[in-house]
Amino acid sequence: MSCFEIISNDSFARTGLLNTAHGKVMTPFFMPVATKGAVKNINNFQLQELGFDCIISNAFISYLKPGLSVIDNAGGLHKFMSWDKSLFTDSGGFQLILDQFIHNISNKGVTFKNPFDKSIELVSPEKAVLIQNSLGSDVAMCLDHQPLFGKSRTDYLDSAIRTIEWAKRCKEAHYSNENKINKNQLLFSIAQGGIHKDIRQKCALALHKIGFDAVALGGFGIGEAQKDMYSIIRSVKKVLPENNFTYIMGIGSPLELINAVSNGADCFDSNYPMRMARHGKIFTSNGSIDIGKTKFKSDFNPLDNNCNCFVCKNYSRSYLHHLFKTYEQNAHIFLTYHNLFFISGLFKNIRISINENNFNNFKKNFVLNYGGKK
RNA sequence: GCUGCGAUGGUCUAGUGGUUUAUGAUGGUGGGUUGUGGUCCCGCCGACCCGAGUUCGAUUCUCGGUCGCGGCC
Repeated sequence: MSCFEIISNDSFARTGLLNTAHGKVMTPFFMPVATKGAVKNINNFQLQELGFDCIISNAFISYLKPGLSVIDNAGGLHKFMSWDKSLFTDSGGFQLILDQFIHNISNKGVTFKNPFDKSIELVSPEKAVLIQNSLGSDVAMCLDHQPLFGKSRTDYLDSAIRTIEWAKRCKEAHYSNENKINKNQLLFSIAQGGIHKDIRQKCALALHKIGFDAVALGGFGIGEAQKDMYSIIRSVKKVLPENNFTYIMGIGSPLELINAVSNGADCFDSNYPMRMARHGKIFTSNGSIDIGKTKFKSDFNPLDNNCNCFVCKNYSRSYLHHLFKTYEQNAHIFLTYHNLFFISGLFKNIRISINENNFNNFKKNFVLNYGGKK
């Protein structure tokens, strides 16, 4: 039985339901990233109030700290972090491209530098899955290999082939493990291939034939042109069944999100909205603003006149500018809340407009008002 | 009143008798940030207190002035 059912189509965009062991999630949706078991500057109960029914944590980081035994004793990652809705875990494959982590990579797997104690640690595809089995997330992601942006076609081909080989091993490890604490844990694979359509398509098809609960797309948001991402999404979807749950990893910004939805994407995760909030870049219905700018020093309007979040109802740009410039912790808390309220509201409206067959109109107006590049 | 020390972007500073690119931080401004993390990263803007003297040439040395800080009467 498929974990995903489509409810309504509107051109390439669609709504649906993702079924996990911790409930159904309406698609398209965005997952805030809780790398270390917490989304920065906001708590789980606020996330639920905002309408986020699914978040993603990082298996590799959880494995390093606090370690699997602590999480086992807590009864799994859901209980440990007090989140009883749907939960993804990322394998840690994305850290491959980060200097702080990468040590060596071979067909065996990846050797990482432990950033906490500088020790060297091998994570094989099997181990990446077993860690996630122990954490008990609802969706485990295969270990994949992502080259840095701008590598040669050969590098993308090699990494796609390696990703497929690793995915096979991930699947075998996953289905032969009798001790999963979440018996209905899903396993998604990740198609690589950069902006090379043929590599992406072959990689996605190969993964689909191996058989996963979904084939996701990775390796975006690292420097490629936005239009390339959309065309890759479209071409990968051509070779996969219509009901493949289309998870675009690592995205992103309001415009990227809505444009990806219009190309058939169902799910996203990214640090972008939270990180932007920490750096003062605030999403509004009229585009993003930088609350640190002097022009907001005596601006007593809310962040966004069209926003009903508690921050916009209670605080002015002037006050938030002041908190931000004086490094008050509350600045990050308020700004994070607003950005996530914005993203949550965006997806609610996206789902409504698709169900009403009005998505293109909604998108046109949104993009027109939002303006800007991201 | 006498005397000592000081005066460099908006603010705090480094440094120098001479390639007309005078540091750095902060600030202002523009851009960036996307499956770890940080109040983060990149570009640009912005100054040698005033006057006289010495010198080929002074932000730099000398004298005077102004202002600031300290000491003494």
